[in-house]
Amino acid sequence: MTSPVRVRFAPSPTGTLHLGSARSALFNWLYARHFGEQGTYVLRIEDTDQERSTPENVDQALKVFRWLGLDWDEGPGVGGPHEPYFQSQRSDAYSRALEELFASGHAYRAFDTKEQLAADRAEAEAAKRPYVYVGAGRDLDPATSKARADAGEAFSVRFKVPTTGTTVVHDMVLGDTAFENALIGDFVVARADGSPLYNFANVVDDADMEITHVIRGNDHLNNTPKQILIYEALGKPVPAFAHLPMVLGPDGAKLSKRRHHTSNVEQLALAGYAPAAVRNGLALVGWSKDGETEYLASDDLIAAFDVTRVKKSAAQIDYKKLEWLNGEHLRALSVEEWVAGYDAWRTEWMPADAEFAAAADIIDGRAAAELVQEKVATFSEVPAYLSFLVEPFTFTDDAWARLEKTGEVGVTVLTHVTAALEALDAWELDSLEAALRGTCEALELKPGKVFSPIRFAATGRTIAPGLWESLHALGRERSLERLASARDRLSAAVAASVPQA
RNA sequence: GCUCGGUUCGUCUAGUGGCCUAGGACGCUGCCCUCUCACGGCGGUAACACGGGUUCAAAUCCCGUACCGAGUACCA
Repeated sequence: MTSPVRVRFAPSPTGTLHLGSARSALFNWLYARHFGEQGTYVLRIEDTDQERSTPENVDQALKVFRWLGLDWDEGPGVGGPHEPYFQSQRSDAYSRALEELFASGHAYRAFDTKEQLAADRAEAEAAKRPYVYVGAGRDLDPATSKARADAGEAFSVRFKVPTTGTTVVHDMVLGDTAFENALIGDFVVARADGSPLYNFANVVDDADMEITHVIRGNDHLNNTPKQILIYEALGKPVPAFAHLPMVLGPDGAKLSKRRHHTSNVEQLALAGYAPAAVRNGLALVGWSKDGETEYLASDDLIAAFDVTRVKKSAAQIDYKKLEWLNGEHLRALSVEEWVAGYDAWRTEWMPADAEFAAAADIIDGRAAAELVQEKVATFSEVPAYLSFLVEPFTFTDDAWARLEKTGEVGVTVLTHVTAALEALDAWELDSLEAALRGTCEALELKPGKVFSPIRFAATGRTIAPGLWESLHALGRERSLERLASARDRLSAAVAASVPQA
């Protein structure tokens, strides 16, 4: 029997979910799900920054996690045995832990001034020596320390780091990394009012929640020895660590909202990506199943995921590949699934642009699926394909120019096809196709010569769904009307151009 | 500055001493299929950062250099 695995993701709800953070969340989730019943994924909110951790931001963050499909077993909304899951409500736990540290002699009050600290640091840097905090109050006896604090002297609480030996981080990704204790320096764990700092709060939370595997970004590696020291001081088991390589933007720079349009998960949702595809794509940044498999349905992803296979080096996110992968997922969906995804996108995420929305909503999801499922890579591409159905009918400049170019031939084709279609008993896909192909034969023209003018005339676009599908969606009346009026307009244009030629 | 980590095609990656004249994928691109678009098929393009070792044999192990990144807060 395997021992239970408990992992967590602890975002600070500052509004958006960065793709790098999303991948961290995903890897934690995959790790837990890989172990099935034995795995627990905890979501904890680090909302100590009161300014930015508004209820709206928290809701927004949770909405994004739900969209991505990273369901949590314990955390906001679902509760769990280690409540509360909001850092802002856990101050009791921190003060208890802090008292323990004081009692065991692992923490002390440091009465340094900021000026003194800054000067020390500057001096070390000037001398090209590593800066290590040397605590003046390190060996102050507790009574004196307490007296000075009671007298109102400013202080911070520091952790007493061993001055000898090394602390080694056993990492599932990086292997072992040793840190000299003497170079760590006594770091601050809490402010005078008892409010904890990140390294301390994090360890207390993870220990309380019995987290067994800490999977997080590489940017935390340097914090890890400090955290290990805290675990040990608290007498808690040290979890296993896995530090993930950084995720960079396509230009090799850090991901930023400004430079990268889809640098956060909301933007992907807005653009009409499928959650399963995003999970697949994100998983492939820094990890691979075997170097061959690109498309991984969720079950396969969960089954194949192995944190020890993640790479050590940073990766740039490849948006082109993500888009391609999304197209693969969208095409692999059943019609029902595609419609569900499209409907979800339209109601939850579609941009509030009137023209765009009009095209998106012109027909129901099922009809849209038949027209464009095989053509689009993201849901946001759908409206452009459907815009030909929107009234009033208009030509794009390009489409009219291309139609005009077909000249006499175009007129002949349109005249002929209009008659052929008018004669049709049933306006169905197969009868439409037969009539259109019949036109080719009757006129002894290649399909390309025949279908192009019809497409331009009926849709007013150069890019559209399949021809018979388009005419079918348009309906008999509108199709014939558009064909006839385009024929008239075209023949007028041809007549006008002849004298000049 | 210091500490730590990293370095295979443009990008994501496979690769743990011989199977590698380095494989797959995206991208770009030629041809084919084809009613546009998309899909699909067959090709092409292009990489082991550099320099030293170790070894019969190195992308793989060791050392150095270069470059990139993270951390270096009473931020997280």
